[in-house]
Amino acid sequence: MKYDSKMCETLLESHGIKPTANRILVVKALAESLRPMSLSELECEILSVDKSSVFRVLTLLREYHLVHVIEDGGDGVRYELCRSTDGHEHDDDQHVHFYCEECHRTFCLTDIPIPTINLPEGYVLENINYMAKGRCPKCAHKKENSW
Amino acid sequence: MKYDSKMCETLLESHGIKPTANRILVVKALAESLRPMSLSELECEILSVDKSSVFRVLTLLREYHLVHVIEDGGDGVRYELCRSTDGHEHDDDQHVHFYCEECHRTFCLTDIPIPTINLPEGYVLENINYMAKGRCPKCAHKKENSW
DNA sequence: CACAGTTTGCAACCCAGTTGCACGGAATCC
DNA sequence: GGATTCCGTGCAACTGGGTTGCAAACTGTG
Repeated sequence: MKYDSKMCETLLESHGIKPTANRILVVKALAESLRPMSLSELECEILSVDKSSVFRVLTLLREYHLVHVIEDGGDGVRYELCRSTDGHEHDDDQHVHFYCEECHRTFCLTDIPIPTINLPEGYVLENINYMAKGRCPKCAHKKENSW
Repeated sequence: MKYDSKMCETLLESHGIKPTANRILVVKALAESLRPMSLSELECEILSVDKSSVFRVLTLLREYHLVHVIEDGGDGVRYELCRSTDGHEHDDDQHVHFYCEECHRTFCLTDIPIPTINLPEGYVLENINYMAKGRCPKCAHKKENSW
């Protein structure tokens, strides 16, 4: 998918957010990334913007359900653009993620839906985090060869 | 399940760990807890032991596969006693966890196994973290009444 | 008892995430 | 158009969980 600044701008507006320069940059970075990004990854990606500003933009985007967070198994949380039908409270596009313990990247397995379970009586489900961990194709391959 | 100090001691020994006072306390706390505990929860539970000591005990227990960690969706990681057949590299007892966004506690749904998926070509699976989030029976009930 | 190795508590450190604050630019109101 | 308010931003400082360094206490072995 190709994203230019203009598209990010309208995306923001369609969610009722004023499209400032920083916000567009953050959305663009997220949109162009194939993988969910951590705060620090975003910081590195957009050096022109201060860490705290990136943080505040992300918080804002979360409030307006334009991004959601997932926990990579590693250190912190990662942010992912909601690609679902816009503006919904809950994201329909929940899918399985894969965390590579070698290169510490998180992949979206977009076409694998999260298998559901039957919760015991009384529990109210909000959302599910399904994180598979191991080695991504590239790292698994590398290892194989180095042995 | 009832756990006294003696049992914890033998549990440690059976894993090849010298059973010191602190270690027994930590294992006991974990064993008695119905839920996986965070480092800080353990700190509060065992006030007599220093934070860093708890931390070191936990690291040790992890090395010897007596406890494993899971990510609650919240702030950090939680520690859970491995109840699987002892000493295995990988825990057979992986089950679904439920994180209550109200009271921030993590529950083990011990009798719900993690549903498996078919990973795309090339990915090497190590383990899976299945975390359902929402409200636990108690909190869901509370909310219901307050409305 | 002396000695080497291990375990522990304390204090200091680290660092990602977060907040306070004051400047600067945009929107709003005479 | 110019004053005023509001909002977004960068900087610096703070926070708190996790981690490490170090020296004291403790263990056990000859």
